Amino acid sequence: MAQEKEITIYDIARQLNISAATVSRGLKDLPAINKSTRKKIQDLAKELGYRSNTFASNLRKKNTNTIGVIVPRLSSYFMSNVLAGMENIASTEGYNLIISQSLETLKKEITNVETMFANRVDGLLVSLSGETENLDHFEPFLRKGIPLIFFDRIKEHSKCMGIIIDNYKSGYEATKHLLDHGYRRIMHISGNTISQVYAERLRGYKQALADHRIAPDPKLIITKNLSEDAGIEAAEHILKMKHRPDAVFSANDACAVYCMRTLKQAGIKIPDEIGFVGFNNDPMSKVVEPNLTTVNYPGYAMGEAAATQLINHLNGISNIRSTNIIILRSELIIRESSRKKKTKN
Amino acid sequence: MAQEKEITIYDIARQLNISAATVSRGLKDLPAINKSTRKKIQDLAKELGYRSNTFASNLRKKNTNTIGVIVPRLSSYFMSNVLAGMENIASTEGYNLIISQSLETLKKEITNVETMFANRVDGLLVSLSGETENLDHFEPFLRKGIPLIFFDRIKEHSKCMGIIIDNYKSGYEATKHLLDHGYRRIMHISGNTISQVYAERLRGYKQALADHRIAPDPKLIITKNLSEDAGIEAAEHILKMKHRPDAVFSANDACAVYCMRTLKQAGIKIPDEIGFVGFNNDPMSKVVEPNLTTVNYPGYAMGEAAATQLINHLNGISNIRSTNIIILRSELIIRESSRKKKTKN
DNA sequence: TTTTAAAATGCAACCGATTGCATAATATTT
DNA sequence: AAATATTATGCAATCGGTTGCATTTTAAAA
Repeated sequence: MAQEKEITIYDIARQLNISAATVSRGLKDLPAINKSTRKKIQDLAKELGYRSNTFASNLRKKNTNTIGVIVPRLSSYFMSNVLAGMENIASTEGYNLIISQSLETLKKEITNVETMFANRVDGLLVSLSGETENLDHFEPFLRKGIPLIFFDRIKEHSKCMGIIIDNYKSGYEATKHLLDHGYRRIMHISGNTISQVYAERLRGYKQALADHRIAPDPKLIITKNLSEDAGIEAAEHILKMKHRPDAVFSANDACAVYCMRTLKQAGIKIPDEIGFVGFNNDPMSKVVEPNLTTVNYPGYAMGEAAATQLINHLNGISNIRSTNIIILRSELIIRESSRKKKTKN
Repeated sequence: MAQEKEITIYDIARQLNISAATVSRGLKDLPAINKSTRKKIQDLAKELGYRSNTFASNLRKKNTNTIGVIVPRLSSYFMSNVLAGMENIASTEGYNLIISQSLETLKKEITNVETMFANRVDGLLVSLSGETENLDHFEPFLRKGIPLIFFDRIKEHSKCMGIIIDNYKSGYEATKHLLDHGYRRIMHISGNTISQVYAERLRGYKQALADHRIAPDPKLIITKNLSEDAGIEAAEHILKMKHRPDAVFSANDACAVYCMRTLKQAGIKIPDEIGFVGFNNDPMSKVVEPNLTTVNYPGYAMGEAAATQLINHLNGISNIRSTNIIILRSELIIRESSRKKKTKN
C-alpha cells in the first residue's frame, strides 16, 4: 500500500505562504477571502489532490452529515425501494446513509442502535423489528435530542415522527372491495400483530365486516410469517377446511401469491371460487395469474418522505416534533383476482 | 434540543483522578491497566453515558471502519440481496456500510466515488453503472492503495479484485439447454453490452449455437434495457416477425416474464411454440406460468463474498491484489418454460 | 533493607480543520 | 496627508482520543 502522505490545509498554507485559517476559508469559498487568493488556494488544492479530512472537520463542527437507517431486512422489494428513495434525497442534500438491518430481532436492533449512536449519526430512520415492543433502546437518542423518525413499522412516540400508510383504511378498503364483489366468507392472513402494521390491517378487515353486518369468524383469521411457505401452508389449511372461505385477504403479496397458486393447483378457480387481495403491490402481483388485486405501498415515496422530513428538521426548516404522523397515500389496485360477481357501485 | 454536554475521557479522568491516557486504555480493556482501575473506568463510563467520539479516534488512527458501496440501483431484488449479504458480514466484523447508487449514470457514479473518497472509506465495493467505460475516476483510490473490489458489473483491472459469476458459461448453458430440448431458432434478448455481464452472456449464447453448428442470426439478437416494457416490446416484435424464433433466452427475468406473458396473451403456447429461459432467479420467475427456467444468481452470497474479501484484505489476512477474479457458482434452474421435446441426456 | 524487575500510570505531542477575535493591509473620505 | 472605514488575513485555542516514551508505583529477588 503506497500510502503517500495526505495533503492538509497546512501543506497548502505553507506553499502559498499564508495561514491555514485562510486556506480553510478559501476552500469554502468564503467571501471574506480575496477572490484571487481563493482561486490560488483552490487551484493548488486540486493540483495536490487535497481532500478535506471529514473527521477533523466533524470533530470540530460536531455534526456528521450522516443519517443512520435501520430496517428489519434489506432483502425485499419494498425495502429496496424505500432505500432508493432515501438515498436519492440524502445524496442530493449532501448526506450519507449508513444502513444496517436487524434481521427482525430485537437483539440486533439494539446493537445497531448503539452503533449508530456511537457513530454520531445526525438522525435516524427506523423501521422496527418484529420483536420490538418498546422504544427503550432509543432513549439515548431521545435524551440527546437527536431526531428519530420511524417509518412503515412504527410505534407511536410523542417525540418521534412516524411515516406510514393508513393500514387500517387500506385493510378496510381491501375487505370492503371483496364484500362489494359479493364475497362473504373472507379469510384474513395476518402477520405478527406486535407490529402495528398488521394489527391495523386486521382492524380494518374487522371493521369492514362489521359494517356489512358480518360477524368475524376466528377460524377465518390466521396469523403467519407471511412468507411464501406460509402462503402454501395457508392454502393447505384452506383445502382441509369443511367450510371454506370464498375470499382471502392476505397482509402481503408473497403470501397471497403462493396461497393462490397452491389453491389453483388443487383445482380451485380464482377468482370465482375464492377471490384474492394482497398487499404491497410487489412485482409478482402483476405476474401471477390471475393478476392479484393488491394495495399499492409506495416504498420509494416513503423513503423520500422520511429522508426529506429528517433533513428538513436538521436544517431547521421544519420541526419533527410538531408533526406526529405523516400518512402516505396508498390505493387499492384492482386486478383479476377479485372479480367475481356484482359490483355495488 | 436539550444538548446536554457530551462526556469525554477527560471528564472520566477528572472524576477518577487519573489521566486521560489511562482512561483511553482502560476503556479498551488493555492489560497494561490495572484490572480494578479498568473496572472503575468502565463503570463510570457507563454511568455517565459516555460514548467514544469516533471522529477524534478516526482522526488519530487514520482509519474509519467504514466500507463504501456503490451500485447502479438499489431497487432490485438482486441488489437488495447483495446488500443484505454485505451488511451481514460487515456488521459482524465491526464495519459500517455507506451506500449510494449511481442510477446507471457515469456522472453520478463519479460524484459517489468522490464522496466516498472524501469520507475516507477504508475500502470500496462497486458494481459499475451502465455508462461506465473506464475506471479513471477510481484513480484516487488506486493511487492511495485503498482497496477496491468490483462485483457483478465489473471491469478487469490489475489492481482490483472482481467478483462475478461465469456469465459466459451461464449463457452457454442456458442456450445449450434450449438446444438440447430441441429448440433451434433461439432469440437472445441482451442488455447494454458495454457491460461485461451482458457481453459475456451473449458470447456464451453464440458459442453454444456454434457448437451445435447453428449460424447466429443477427435478427435473433436484440438489445434492450431489459425492463418489463422491453419484454413487452420484444414480444410485439416477435409477433411481427415472419420467421419467428422457437425460443427466447433473455438476459434477465423481468424482461423474459413480460415477453412470455405478452406472447401468451397473443395465443402462443409456452413452452411448446416458444421456449423461455431467463436470468437471475428473480421471485417472479417462480410465479409466472409456466414457471420460468432461469439462472440462479446468488446475490446474497456475492454480497458476503465481496465484503469478506475486502475485510480480510483490510485485516491483512489476505491480499486482494494476488487474486484477480473470484467466480461464484451459478446454476441453471430448469422449470416448465423450456420443456418441449426430446431431452438429450 | 537495598537492588532489580515488572506493572501501572502519566506526559505531551499528535491527528487536521474550524472559528472568534485581533491585526494588518487596502480603500475611502475628509 | 491624515483619519476612518473596509476588506483581508493571521493567531491560537479547540474538538477528543491515541500512543511512544518517561516516570512512578508495586512486587520480587538479592
